[in-house]
Amino acid sequence: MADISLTFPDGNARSYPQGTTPAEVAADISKSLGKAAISANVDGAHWDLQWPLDRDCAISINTLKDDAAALELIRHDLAHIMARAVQELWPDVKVTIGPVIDNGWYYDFDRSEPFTPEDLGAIEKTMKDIINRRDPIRTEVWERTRAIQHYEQNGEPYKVELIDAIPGDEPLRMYWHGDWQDLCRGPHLQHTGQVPADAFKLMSVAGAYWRGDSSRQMLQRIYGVAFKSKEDLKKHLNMLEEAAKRDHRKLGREMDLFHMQEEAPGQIFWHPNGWTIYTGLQDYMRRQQRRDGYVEVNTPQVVDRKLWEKSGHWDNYQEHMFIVEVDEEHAREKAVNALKPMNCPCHVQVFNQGLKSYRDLPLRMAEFGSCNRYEPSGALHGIMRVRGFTQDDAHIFCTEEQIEEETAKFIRFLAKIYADLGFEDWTIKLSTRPEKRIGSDESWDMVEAALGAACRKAGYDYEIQEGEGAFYGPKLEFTLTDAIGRQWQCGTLQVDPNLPERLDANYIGQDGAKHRPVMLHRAVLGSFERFIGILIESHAGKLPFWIAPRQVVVASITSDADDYVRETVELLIAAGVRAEADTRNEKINFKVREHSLGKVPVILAVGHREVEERTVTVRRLGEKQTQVSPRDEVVTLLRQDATPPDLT
RNA sequence: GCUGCUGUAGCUCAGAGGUAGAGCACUCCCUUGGUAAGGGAGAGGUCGAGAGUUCAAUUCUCUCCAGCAGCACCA
Repeated sequence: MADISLTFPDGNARSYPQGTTPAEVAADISKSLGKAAISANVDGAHWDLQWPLDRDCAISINTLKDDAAALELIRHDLAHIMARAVQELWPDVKVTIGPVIDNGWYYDFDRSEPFTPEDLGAIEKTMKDIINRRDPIRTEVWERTRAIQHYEQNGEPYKVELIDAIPGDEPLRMYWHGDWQDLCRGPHLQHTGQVPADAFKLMSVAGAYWRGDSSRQMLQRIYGVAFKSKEDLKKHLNMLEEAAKRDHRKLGREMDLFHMQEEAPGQIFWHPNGWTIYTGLQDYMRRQQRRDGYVEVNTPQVVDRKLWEKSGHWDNYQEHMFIVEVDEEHAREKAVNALKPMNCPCHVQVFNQGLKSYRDLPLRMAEFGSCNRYEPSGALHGIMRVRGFTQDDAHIFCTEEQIEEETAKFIRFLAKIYADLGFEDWTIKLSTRPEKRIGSDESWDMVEAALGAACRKAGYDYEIQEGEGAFYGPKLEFTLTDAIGRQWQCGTLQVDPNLPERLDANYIGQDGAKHRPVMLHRAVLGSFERFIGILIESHAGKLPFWIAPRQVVVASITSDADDYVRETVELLIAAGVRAEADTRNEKINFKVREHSLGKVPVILAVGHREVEERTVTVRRLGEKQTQVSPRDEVVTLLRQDATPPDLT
């Protein structure tokens, strides 16, 4: 057999007989590497140590020190080890698929009985046992018919279906450890003992549809997390705990921002503190929009179905709409209305009032539009995914030629707002034409190019999401990263030539003829509700001073200072600071603790000394140290802190 | 919407086939205390809703509602 030449990372090349495996290569390099090896990279592909090498290639051997490869393999092997453990414990459970995901893996099972938390404990124990057996992992390529026959005989219908879905030219790989076998594309470790036995944990079990299709069998999915070391696992579990601490639902209660109740699922009762954030953000957005050339409108909540029929929502979106029927005493027919799920059709109605000229374009029409959508019950989540919300919505009516400039202008607008709100890290995705679409290819070419050009014009890179656009036009999505690295898609800009067509919007062009405008649907925050949730979680409740609902508490140390406290609060309020007095009969320790837990950014403590010296003692949230300053100075300082970022 | 779990005081949670308990919060009293819980007393619950089994249901069963996790959804 001919030799092949293998090039190593250091640039040296050696020849080996064709068909040599990376395992043999590793063992040839050194005995210890042979043992420590977990996989190889072959011309950039992740390669099982057992797969033969049949051509010249660049190769490097991975060990547990190579993070990416190690984590991938550990998690992937754990998926199989878990499936084996489950089948050892319950032989009649059917296996399906088990991929690697962020921080771990999952595996989907078909079992009539639900897995209980106790079951998870038992599975984990069996998994550790399997790891300790150090079973060698071996692989073979099987004929398609043989594989199908095998799985049919063993009562594993899901595997048969998977094989049917694998393209005919791809090899079918079988993997074993011990007697246990699974279909898998690999790669895998050398033996089960290479998985760290103390660095994984089974987290939860939940339903999941077979092949992600809600019309098919519901399976049981067990999630696990895994790392290279016990310490890394611990770190991850701590991180989860931290994330739970900043859950906006918990902070919303603790900071007395809002509540929700059974009678209005998916809708928010805003308390004074929460509403202060809400209106503060809305006031800020309103100032920004005015400066950027928007006009603001307001449109009806309850609209006759006739409009929704024309706009297409009645046919395409009805299951998400709250339908309102009204019995009119003298009417022949019932009036059927729907709460608006979107503002766009109403905005076209405003546009359509009076004749529009090309001179009126671009027309930027904004509304803090309250919408109601009947979201599926399982989708609801705190104030992040609700049935009643308000968008910072606007529609830009323009010509096709204006799309690029208007889009660039919007990106700059959005960038300033994200920066003001403390989000410097965000990205743009451009979603292009989907398979099912309307409009000509030339028109799609033109508009997609305009969006890309606008991004470059505004100075930003973008990533393309092939085929993810709406049926009527491409879109930009703006995703920001929060303080703990989570990503949220907030902003959006969608090009829509469809709705102006359906609702017969037009303007008189320079040529004196009627023309169809294009609409750009756009939002920066998305919805106020969701964005406030993001703000709360990103800041862990410690909101920037200007938007914090309670900015200052002036607390008396002894009751002799109560008058001075009240006077100070009045000065602060006059200076535009949200301040309140705490003259309760409690010790200062108690007051400091309570307002710190309530995330009040500044506590001013006042006792005999301060009254006499006309000072206050300033204590900022999160700082142990306090500072005594003249009261007037502090008021001036806090007045500045309280000014929104666009007004400083 | 689907699968699983949960629903007891304002909050966090314990409890049992014989109609309920803790801590914190709340009210009152004492205490005037210098930067993350001072002390005492008191009040507070149709045990998510409805039906069934039972001498007896908040506890067991069923249905519904809501919440949580995941899936699906987010034209």
